[in-house]
Amino acid sequence: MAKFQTPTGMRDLLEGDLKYFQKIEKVCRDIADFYGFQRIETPILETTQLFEKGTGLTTDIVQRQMFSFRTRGGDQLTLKPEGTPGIVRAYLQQGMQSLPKPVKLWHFGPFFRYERPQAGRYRQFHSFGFESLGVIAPVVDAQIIQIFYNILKTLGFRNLIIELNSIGDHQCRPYFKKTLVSYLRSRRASLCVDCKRRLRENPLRILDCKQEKCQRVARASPPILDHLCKECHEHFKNVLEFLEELELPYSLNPYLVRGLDYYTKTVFEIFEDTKEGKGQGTLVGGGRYDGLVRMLGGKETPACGGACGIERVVNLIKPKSQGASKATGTRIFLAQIGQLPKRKALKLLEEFRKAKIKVATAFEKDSLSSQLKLADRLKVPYSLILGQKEVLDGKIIIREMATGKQKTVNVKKVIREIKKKVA
RNA sequence: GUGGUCGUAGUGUAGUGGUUAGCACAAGAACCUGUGGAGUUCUUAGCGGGAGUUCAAAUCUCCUCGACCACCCCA
Repeated sequence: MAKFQTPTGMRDLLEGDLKYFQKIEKVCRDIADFYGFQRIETPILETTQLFEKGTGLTTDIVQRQMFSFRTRGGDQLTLKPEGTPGIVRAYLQQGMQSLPKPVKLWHFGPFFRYERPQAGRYRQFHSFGFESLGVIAPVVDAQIIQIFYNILKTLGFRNLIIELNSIGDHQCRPYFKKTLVSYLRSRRASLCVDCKRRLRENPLRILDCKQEKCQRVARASPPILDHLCKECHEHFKNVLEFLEELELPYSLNPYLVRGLDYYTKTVFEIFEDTKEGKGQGTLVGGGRYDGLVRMLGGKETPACGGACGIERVVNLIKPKSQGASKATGTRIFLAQIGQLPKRKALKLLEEFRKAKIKVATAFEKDSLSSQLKLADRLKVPYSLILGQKEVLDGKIIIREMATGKQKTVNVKKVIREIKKKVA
């Protein structure tokens, strides 16, 4: 056991995982580019207050999941637990209000939440997300959903389910809340301990409690969709029409409320439909947050966005792509025998670099057999052998590893020769 | 924050109170600075940490750290 280990819930990412990260990033970049989204990277740290105001004091994230600390200078900072508040802060700080609307931004990076780790849940995790600020039109909601759907499809997901709901806005939600609370109060005895607490702090969340008895209560509760104001109702109806036009497989979930305070109107989640249900949890979560920009000190600015958990995506696509990614290794091994050939080989390697041909070497080894052993392990189809005799003659040996056939060629022509073979 | 399972070389594992803690793979070296896949020989490297019980602890007890899983929450 190593003396020092990664902190709880954090891990080293090695090539084996990183290659999936890079693949996902590339898919995001291409799709972002197509739909006209600009990349943004906000700092890993923000002032704690930003999340208290933005994410919301009543949320689990702010109440018990933030990595917060005080700097030497006395500032209260927090490792970002989610992306939206930082992006809205940047939107305001960088004067993006004066850009043509909508302002479309995307991100890809690390986030931190202090939680007990488990499958698909880490204390440092990564997400990519898309945000569209400045436009109230329902088509924006539909396009955001479509973008996530397209990315996941491109990455090979087949059984995606989009769940969505509308949780109203500042006009209708307070009324609905009242109705809901008075109903829930009447059924208080049948709720779990947590929900009794939620009744005071965040009654909407009782709707998606996983406890059997609470679900029974929730299923009989007044449906939120019946209590939307005209504007919210119309908005939601339009979103659904767009989704249908786009042929996106959505289903309504009247109990989907999500845990962040800033959401209004449309909320959605995307997950893969597995036999066991939602598997490692939500892949994508998001929604409209028309009040957030104002809450953080800007003008009334409608916005909509979402984020996707990269680790969860990687965990799911990894088994799917087993064996699919092999032929990326080096194709050529350059072996040398003796001091003079070693010097010449070192120089020849540079020629290959300029010709953009990957070549493996083992200059630290002297014996030819150990070099060829390595070449064999690397599964290169060809090895080049440069010895004393060849250097003096200005030649080099090309050995075909599978057959053991060799031919000696002029060293000046070897690059061209190899290019032909491995092209 | 709550509960469950589990920590033995780099990896995977054997080991039920007394073993020089074993095996496989991996890694390194030699046979072998002029030809690989194999073989042989050798080497490196381990009981997560700390207390306790005992003549004796990888093994029993407690604490702690970590991992995994579930709840919770969410990406």
